[in-house]
Amino acid sequence: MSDIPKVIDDASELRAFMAGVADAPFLALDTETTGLDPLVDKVLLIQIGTASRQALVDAQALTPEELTVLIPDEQTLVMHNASFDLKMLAGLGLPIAKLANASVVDTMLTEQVLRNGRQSELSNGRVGLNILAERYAGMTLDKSVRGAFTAMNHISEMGEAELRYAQRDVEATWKVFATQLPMIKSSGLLRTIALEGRACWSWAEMERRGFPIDSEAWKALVTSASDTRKEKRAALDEAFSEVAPRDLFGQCSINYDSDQEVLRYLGMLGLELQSTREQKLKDTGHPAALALIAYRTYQKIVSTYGESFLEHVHAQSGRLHPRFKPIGAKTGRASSSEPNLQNIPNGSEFRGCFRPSGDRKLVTADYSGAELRILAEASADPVFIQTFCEGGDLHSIVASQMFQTSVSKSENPELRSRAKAINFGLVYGMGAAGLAAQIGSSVDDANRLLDRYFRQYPAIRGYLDNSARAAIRNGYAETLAGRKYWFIDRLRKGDDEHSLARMAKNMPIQGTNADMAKLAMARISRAFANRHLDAFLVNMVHDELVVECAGACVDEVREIVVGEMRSAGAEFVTKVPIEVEVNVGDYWSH
DNA sequence: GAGGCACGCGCC
DNA sequence: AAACGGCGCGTGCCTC
Repeated sequence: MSDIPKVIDDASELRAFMAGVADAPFLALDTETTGLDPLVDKVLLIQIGTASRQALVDAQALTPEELTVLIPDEQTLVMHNASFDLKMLAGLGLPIAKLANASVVDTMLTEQVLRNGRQSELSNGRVGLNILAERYAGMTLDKSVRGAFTAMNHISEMGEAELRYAQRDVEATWKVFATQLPMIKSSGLLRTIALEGRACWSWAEMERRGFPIDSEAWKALVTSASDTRKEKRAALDEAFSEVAPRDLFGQCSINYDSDQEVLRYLGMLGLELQSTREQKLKDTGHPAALALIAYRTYQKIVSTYGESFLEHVHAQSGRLHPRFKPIGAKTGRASSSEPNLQNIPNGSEFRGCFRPSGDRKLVTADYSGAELRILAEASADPVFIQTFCEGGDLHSIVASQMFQTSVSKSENPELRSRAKAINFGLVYGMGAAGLAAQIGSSVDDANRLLDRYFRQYPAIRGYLDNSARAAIRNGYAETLAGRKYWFIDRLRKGDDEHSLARMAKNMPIQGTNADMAKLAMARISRAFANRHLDAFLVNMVHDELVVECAGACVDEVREIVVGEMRSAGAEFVTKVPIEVEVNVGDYWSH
């Protein structure tokens, strides 16, 4: 395309263009914005089209209603990093119901799914549009042009270079997907890629809407932790007093945050350790080691969850707008950053600081025992299946069968906790040494326990061993939805085979959990939009979804969330019921 | 002073 | 030495 397409600034012209491309199997869409923040930055240009025909649309010249024609009812929209464009379009005012129901495919996520784990031979795992355009379409995209947009207020400031850049972006996106399409079909990854596309709107909404936080309450917790840290540090100084160096004022000058230093001074106290991790410190039982553990608890709070955490509060919304990576982990799990909302301390007051204003509510729902239900499904173990179908307590049942005595949460709880440690550990591919550390037994005893466990549940052993063998044989592990994680590169690189076997056992379970949670998110967001509810997702923590809604619709919201989470789980797990625990409150809690 | 790595630890 | 899967972040510490 050598000619510069003219910019469309008229609704009828846009409708005419869309009619002209109505028979294309899919349309690529891209936006040029003044920045990355949908609450602050503006959409300058929206590009849409195919490999041969592209339109550049002045986003400011048309009303949101006029722009809705960009989202076709029948055609799939292909975007690179779709959640970004979707949140910017939502910020521009395009109707939520329209955006939520768009058929979306994301070329970036598609690339991640297609290559998951075998990236190293090409581009080192990078999935930028410029990389894919080069690889799949032989196109060179000059990303340096993009910087120019940040300084602009209006499309009229765009010169020929910028317009050409914008045009080539959408053309490249279309061509990239055209190349990916046959790979999707032949790889058996259609279901996974469709799932990722469906969830894009949910990620967009979570990032744009943000998670409500009571900053003052948070600060109070940090201040309190900071005071306690000071006390714990004084106790530490006391415990190290015989060996501590002193500064000019007689103050102890050990840096307790330096593992090197701590190990050195512990050695002077007669404790020769190789590591300062909590379990090792605890094992010594030494007062100095225990004092260090106490200090670390508060140091962690003040550093990771301290004042710097609140720097992420948005000046305009007063809320946290994290970045979600839909495929943050090779298993298929998502991740969150800036800030990470998936590692907020639980069982403390911190979660209580996340509260919406007014009479709005948070609906918190989590899959209960999802990974063990997935293990039951995948292994088809009869005892696991029967227990979950009858609503029994799996850990107690397993313990009573292993130890030939009656076990419940109140009867022989120590046997139940041993069974629980094994049940959960197996999901991680745990061995005897790990179990021994977990339950505080000898490795021999742990071995005997595992033997007994596997004799009782041969289907579990068979399934896990087969997962590991299949991964070595096929070069990949896969979830119940067919999401794959290739081990080729790691095998070639000479990674430890036992480590690979553990990953191969864990990935199908952890990944299936991620698959069902993502499907639930996608369905929940659409249900809210279609019923025009004042409700939206605000966080997801792997097997837990958090929704904010108006108090008036909280009952309907709860029903949708629970219903969609259950039915999404049932798409993958059919032999046992998938159960959801839900809590409604003024703040985030289980 | 920036960048990268290891460690330790918060979550599931 | 550890021996349990997946993340992101703060800190120390090293290199450039």
